Amino acid sequence: MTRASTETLFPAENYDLEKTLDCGQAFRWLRSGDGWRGVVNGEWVELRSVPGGIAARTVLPQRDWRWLADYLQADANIQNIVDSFPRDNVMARAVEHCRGLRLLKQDAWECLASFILSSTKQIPQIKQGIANICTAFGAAVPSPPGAALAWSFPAPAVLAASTERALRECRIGFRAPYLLASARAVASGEVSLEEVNSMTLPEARKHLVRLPGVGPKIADCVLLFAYGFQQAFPVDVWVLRALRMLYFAKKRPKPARIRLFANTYFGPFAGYAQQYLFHYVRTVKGALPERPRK
DNA sequence: CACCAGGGTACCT
DNA sequence: AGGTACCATGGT
Repeated sequence: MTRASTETLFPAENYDLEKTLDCGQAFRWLRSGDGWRGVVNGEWVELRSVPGGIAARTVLPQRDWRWLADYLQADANIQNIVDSFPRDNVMARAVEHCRGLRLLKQDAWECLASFILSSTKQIPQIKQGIANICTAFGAAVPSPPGAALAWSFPAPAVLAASTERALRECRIGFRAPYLLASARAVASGEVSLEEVNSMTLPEARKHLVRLPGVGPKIADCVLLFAYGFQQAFPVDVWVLRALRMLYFAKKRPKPARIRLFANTYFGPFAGYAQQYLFHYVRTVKGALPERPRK
């Protein structure tokens, strides 16, 4: 029986904390010195990469760290995953560039709401909108003396009780009515986020797409980043560009053709491959041969 | 000023 | 079914 503590170590090999926290799957982590600070499960958390794994610190003493271990996915066998990728030179370069990048297992509602706010916005602006939402509607979370104030991500019922006007003051634009309507659908139980856990991937997609402001792309983001569906394959503008330029010789495949290709070509961890491809083409200059129009 | 950003929806053919 | 304007906002 271990005693409650505010610090622990998650053993891991080949875990790149910076790439993992800042590759566009989560939006709430802030760099602080050589570590990262954020809020997970309604608790202030600081993470630091150390020899042998990830060191974590909280404010409240923890007896059970499983909630954070689950989030970090430090136990995932990254080597097996990378070995399952197709062996073409594009994926080889992506794997080289993304070494140590893990997919997190995030809270479903926070992930869903975050990606509702993501449409046609750049990642820094997505982060800003989410920060505004948390400051305006979240609950204060205990943080260490001297550290910046921290807020939880507001629960569905909290946002459901808000108004479109108040949400628009968070500078989220036309996404405000989507966020409000989805919060109400989830809070009322009309669309259960819990039931997704016992669904197949096609069932889960149909289920989430019922929510206003949630289409195929956002549904697959949530299924990949929060529910652990490793074959979910979000296709955004970057991934579409990459697939077209790198695998379709600049042709214009239809969305259904893309999905079929993704699931047959990239294998059982297609979603992981997608994130490697996304981070690679987005951060490496010259990864894509040219800057295509439309 | 035009164009773009981890899209979705309504409304056309 | 497949195309397209539009939806706010901030940055080049």
